[in-house]
Amino acid sequence: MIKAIRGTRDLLPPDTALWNFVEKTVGEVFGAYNFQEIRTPIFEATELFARGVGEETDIVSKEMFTWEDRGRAQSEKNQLLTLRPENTAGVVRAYIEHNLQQRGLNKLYYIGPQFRRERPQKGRYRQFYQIGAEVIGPASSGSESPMRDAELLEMLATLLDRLGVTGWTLELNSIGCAADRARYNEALRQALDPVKDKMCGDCQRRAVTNPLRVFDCKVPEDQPIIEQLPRISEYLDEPCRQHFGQVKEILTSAGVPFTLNDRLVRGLDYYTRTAFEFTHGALGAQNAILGGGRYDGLSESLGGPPVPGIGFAIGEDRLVMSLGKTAEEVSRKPDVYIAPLGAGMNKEAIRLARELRRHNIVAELGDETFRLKKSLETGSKLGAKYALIVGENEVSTGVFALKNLATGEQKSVARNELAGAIRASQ
RNA sequence: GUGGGAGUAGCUCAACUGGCAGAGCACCGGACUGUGGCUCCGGUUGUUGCGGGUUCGAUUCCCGUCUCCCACCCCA
Repeated sequence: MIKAIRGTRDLLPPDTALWNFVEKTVGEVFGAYNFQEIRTPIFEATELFARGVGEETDIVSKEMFTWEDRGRAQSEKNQLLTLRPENTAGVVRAYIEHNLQQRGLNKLYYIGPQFRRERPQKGRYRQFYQIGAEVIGPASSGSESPMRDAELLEMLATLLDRLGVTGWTLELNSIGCAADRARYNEALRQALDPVKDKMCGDCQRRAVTNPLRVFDCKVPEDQPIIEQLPRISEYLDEPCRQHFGQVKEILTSAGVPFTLNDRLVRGLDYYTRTAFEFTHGALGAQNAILGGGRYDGLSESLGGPPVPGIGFAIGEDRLVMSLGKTAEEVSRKPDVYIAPLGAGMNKEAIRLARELRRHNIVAELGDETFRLKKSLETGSKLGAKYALIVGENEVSTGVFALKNLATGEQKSVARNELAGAIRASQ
């Protein structure tokens, strides 16, 4: 048997109803903040991610699905292509390519699959889905304003509430601009140098390669040492400090609760200033529902104009897991099960189904070879509200038997009143 | 990439130290020709993840492999 390959999975009904519920709500909520959808290709030039996400990140250095194109044209020959591991680089590439800066401030969102070659576990798949949004534009359009950071975070809080996700936590930090991080990295290295020998193996490696990651360490023995390390908040320059201060102020006045976490660092190279994560307890070790932050230098590093931006990505698989609702609650059941009774009734039944469906009634259609008993049973199992009996008596008189499958009550309804009778109960 | 656990019917799970693969639920048919949910009877439940090995005999023991789950790394 051919099976879905490692780290990929089929989403089947009724679960797909949950995904549709999430995506529909996302469209409504983001739409209210004047975000518009963008769709970028599923694969891009490998170079885009190497330059955008960062050559040294785990994503680029060991998790990408990359292959060499076999095109014969000179322009395609030996071109390295990669299934997108995230979508921000693609959005910024499209922004640059189509000169979207001419449109002022862009507020874009996307929903789609991403690919990373990691070992699968709870909340982690090789093909996974992200819902993301980006606010990007020239500084004169207000893209750099702390208002954008706060608005984005407030929108996320609203979305989670609308979806019925309870018990989330917003963790907030500022990781400063590039110069701040360079000074901070240096300070961390110096602070770690005398103590790193007492730390775990991972930390000893991080202390040299990427000191910021030391803060991810979960080894209990290392925590007292980590507590003593200098904090990024002490290394922010004045503009960054003020920017972060305003983000916090606006957020507070908007009534969005948050927790400061100066150990929160983002893993992709392009992040600057505001960094955040929404976490949820029901997710196991992969407890981040979504993460994001500012990326004021990303466009330039991809050869584009200097356009500040901020964005986030939601792990849709994880979001669906943390949903309080069940698939049953968000599924639409048939309003009516149409039961043709006896030879020749199929033709009548499909005409009735067509009329009712045009009234936005969900109708399931039986078959004339079914006995009435089987039809009623089938309708019940499907969760239909009514059974509509289509027999010779009904067709000849134009008055149909409409049975409420929950109560057993049955009444006679004229053909032109059927839609009204069925919809009355919706 | 590393470590641990698990794979038996559509689902949840049994099967002593190696001895005829089972139960519940679900599904299909009948009792019951135009009125369901209850009851009774009957039926399929199946390459025991896959491939090898040991054995008279393997779901069971051994080796390999695949997948899933949990954790690490890292991220959403």
